[in-house]
Amino acid sequence: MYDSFIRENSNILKDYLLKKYNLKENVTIEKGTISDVEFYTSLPLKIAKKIKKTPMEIANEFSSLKFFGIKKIEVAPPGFLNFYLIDGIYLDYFNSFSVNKHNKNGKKINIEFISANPTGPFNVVSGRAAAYGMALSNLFEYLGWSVTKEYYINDAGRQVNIFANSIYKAYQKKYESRNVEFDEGEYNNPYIYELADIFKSRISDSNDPIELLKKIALKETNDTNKKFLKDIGLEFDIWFSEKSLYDSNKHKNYVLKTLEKKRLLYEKDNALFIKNTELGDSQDWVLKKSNGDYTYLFGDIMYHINKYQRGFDRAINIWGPDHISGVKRLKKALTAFGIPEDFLEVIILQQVELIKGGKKVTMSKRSGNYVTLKEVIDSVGSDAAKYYFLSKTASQHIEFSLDSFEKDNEKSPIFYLQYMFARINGVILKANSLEEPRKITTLLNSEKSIIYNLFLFESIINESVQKMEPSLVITYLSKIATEFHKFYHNNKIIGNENEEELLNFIKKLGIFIKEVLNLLGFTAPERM
RNA sequence: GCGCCCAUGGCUCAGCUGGAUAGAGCAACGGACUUCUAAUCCGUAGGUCGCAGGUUCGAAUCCUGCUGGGCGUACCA
Repeated sequence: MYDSFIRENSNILKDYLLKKYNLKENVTIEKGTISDVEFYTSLPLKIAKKIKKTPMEIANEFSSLKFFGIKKIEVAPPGFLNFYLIDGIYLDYFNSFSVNKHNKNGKKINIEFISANPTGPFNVVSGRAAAYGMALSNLFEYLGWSVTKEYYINDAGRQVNIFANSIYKAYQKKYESRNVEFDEGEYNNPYIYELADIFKSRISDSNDPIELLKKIALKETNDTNKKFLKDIGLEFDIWFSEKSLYDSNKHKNYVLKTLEKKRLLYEKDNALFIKNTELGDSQDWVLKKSNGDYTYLFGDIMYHINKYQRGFDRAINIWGPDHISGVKRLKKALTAFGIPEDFLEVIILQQVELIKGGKKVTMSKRSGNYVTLKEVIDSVGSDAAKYYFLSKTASQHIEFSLDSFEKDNEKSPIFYLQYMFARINGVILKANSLEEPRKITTLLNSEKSIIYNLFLFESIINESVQKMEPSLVITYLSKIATEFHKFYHNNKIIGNENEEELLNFIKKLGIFIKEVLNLLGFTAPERM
């Protein structure tokens, strides 16, 4: 409906220009940006020079053309043409409107996010990734993609050893009263003492406590985290273990042999390098260190080959800014395996900086200088926390201070959105009008402002997915909330002479609001 | 040094493929509950869109330079 309105009227202008002036021009009709202008085009301003007339002359000329679905057309200085639609279009649109998921488009997309080291509870930073990834996945799914939400568990490599070692030291300190020191880079936080408590008896029975801890502590942390995410409404389809890639030689050999065959592998200083310079990168990188360990890059290569082979059309990774340098490196390396560079898209969610006592501090699991996601959610609720992260664009840096966060979120704008649904629900219950909404036949001005926004729904979702910014949908829903609360304030529904009509209107609107809230990962409480 | 990101009212942020008076929320101030939830509504005040140039009929938006902040620039993950 929206599309056809735009398309038909653009074509009318396009055809006119071609016939009258022999001018081929791209015509855009956009949603209004000021006061109550519904749609507009700035075409006269753009072509004034080309056809040697003033913008106002051109606009006046256009205004006498016959457009489709237009109630009123208006010329505004310095050369805009404003369109107002006939009510029938709004009514038809509303009556046929629904937020049905698109038909499956037959394409598969993998969205990997959070993927925090399994060495402790999530910190707030992961909350940003969680909220963002969840919403983005839902939006893709809405548009017909088959979405696989994936979590990559970094359970191989050095970090895990350090983690196990640290727990063992905590155990020795606490239960054997030994005077051990934590090394630089080791974990020294309350969580490892918790684990030492949990596994105390098994540690004392074991003759290889480090190996044992690597297994059980990782599993414990992972299980806890998994359960936590489930509690806030996030369930991953796949938990992919990095370690599993090393369990057999299959993946390793494939990578090494392929690179060798393509002469992209060489040894230097006892380490194994990939010749990324041959692939368009600025330098070569180590795959296997001189001590025999494989690097993170090597695991990432295996992992993404695996993703590619699983048949996804697109793969999106949501990473933190500290991984920026790894993007090019990985993409270039993957081309050696016939994986196109645009297969993998990396979204960088910018920094969440922790403010403590008015100062920025570096969040670190090792030092214990961090705020857990659980603390935050326990204090303000998961909807308010999600809103906080989701309402900011991905590239925006966030300064996070627990104190001001708690204070601000008592009045979190999420309540403004949810309250809209609760109000609708209240009226429906009170009117005891529980049947499905029927068509409406009249249109109030305040209803029109709301429907105007509904009109834009599909284009907002599309834009939001294309830009990968769920925040656009939040801004959009806020606009609807503003219109709704005005409408609600000005129209008493129960007892109104148009009660039936108004009830049908808000019922349908309520369904919409609930769908959109859920799409973004929020709940839609029926009362508040 | 080089690369990526950020800079918009007191605070938190939208707007950025150039367009009409730069928008919200919080905080401040003044109004509205005998009414379907006032978690709401109405109003007032508050802005050299970091600075300086450039492109353009037109720049918060594009380009260049600069300043300030974050991150990265590993045989860390």
